[in-house]
Amino acid sequence: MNNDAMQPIPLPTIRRFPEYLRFVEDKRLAGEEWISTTEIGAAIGRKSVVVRKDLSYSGVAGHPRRGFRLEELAPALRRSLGWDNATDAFLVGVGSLGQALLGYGGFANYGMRIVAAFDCNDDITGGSMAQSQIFPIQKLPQLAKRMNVKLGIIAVPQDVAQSVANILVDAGIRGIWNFAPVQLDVPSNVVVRREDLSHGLAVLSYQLREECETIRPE
Amino acid sequence: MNNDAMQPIPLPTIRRFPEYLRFVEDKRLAGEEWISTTEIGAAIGRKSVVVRKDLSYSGVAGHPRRGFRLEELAPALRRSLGWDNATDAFLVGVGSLGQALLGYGGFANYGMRIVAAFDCNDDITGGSMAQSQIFPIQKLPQLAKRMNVKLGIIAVPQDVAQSVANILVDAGIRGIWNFAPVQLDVPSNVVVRREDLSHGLAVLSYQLREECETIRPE
DNA sequence: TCAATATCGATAAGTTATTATCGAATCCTT
DNA sequence: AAGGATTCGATAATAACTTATCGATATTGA
Repeated sequence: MNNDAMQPIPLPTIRRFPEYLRFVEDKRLAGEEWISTTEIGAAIGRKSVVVRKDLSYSGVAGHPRRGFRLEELAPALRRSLGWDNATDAFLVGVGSLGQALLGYGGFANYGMRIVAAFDCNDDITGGSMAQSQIFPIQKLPQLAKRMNVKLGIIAVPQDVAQSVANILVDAGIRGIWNFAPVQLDVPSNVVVRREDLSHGLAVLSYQLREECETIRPE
Repeated sequence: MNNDAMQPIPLPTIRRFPEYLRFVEDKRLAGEEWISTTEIGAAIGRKSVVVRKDLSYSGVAGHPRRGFRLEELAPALRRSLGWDNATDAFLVGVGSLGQALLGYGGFANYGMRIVAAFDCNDDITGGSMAQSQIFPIQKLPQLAKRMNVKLGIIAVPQDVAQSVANILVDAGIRGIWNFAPVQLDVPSNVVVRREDLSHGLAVLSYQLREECETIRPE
């Protein structure tokens, strides 16, 4: 129906895609052939009409009385997300968070591969961790060019995050996944996605308090 | 203007509150007395009208030509978020992610304190990490009751996340911060907030690809 | 073969959130 | 002391997202 990415996909839809993908892959592994939006919705806790609308953006057509063909849907979701061929990424900052990211094996499913890590602490540079070598930050520019890496992950304390971002931008990085709680100042052609735990915790705290206050029996 | 939390605060607003709070605290530390929505907006990259609308939910009134009084705004934001008095929390799962969470010192600013950690690995239970003792998971119910803990953090692999959730719920936990990529099935009076890195990465990948495709200079 | 049913896909309605606009209030400058 | 500038706060307009509804279609089972 839609020809590739002509029309932009709403961001809420994009955010839900990984959930669909995860479920769809599970089903495929289980040997199923078809999946309905009813079933997907039930599994991930959303109304089927939301799922149906979302899936329409993937470009695959469903089948009355059957649903969607898994073999078709999974690759389409990956493609929509840009996860169809893995993107190489650099990680900057090998503190506790950086180590957790390095140790997390699941990024392959998300079309990303951390190919090198960087830090300014001499005690750990030169070594490696979870199959990734750790280089001094000074080496980043030349390696970025040589390896043609376009994605950078910032996992450093907030007071150095901006300077790291500058280094990344100068090195030709086009996308930054920022785990430091600061607003980065970058050129408009560089995409920044900030991951901030406080946002999630804020919603949780609020809802928790709201729940305690409103549910006051009698 | 508003009397406490009579009217519900929109979730997008709640998500932005931590950013305002961070900036406001910085300014306060710097010895400032007033802050305008214009300045806040410029700092965190949003239009001033958004900030103004959001702040109206906090209950504090601004001052023409001056802005908002920092001494008043910071506590109000904390109160709105439910961050005014710290909530004790249990962490379950002391793998690499759990360790990163334990090691992260910033939760105090978010009104949360991890008072104990739990794991099923005998090698690490009994020890401690970042000032938190690590207990076997079996001890959780009795400790939850004794310490009156109402918030649980799930940082275990996804295949055991649901069973951990069940334990938490049975132990009287009212809110769960879930870092496992699964939809948890819990009673409706328990609030679950799922933290899923794939959502953020999805948006980043999509925007990155979109950028590359649309910005095609001639 | 034909009716019943589950599903998709499109349209419409409703809700929520964002953005724009403007008057009122206060401070600052002259 | 008076005019200009800046900011708040309210209202209105726009846009985005969600939810509801319904006909079309293909499969199943009688």
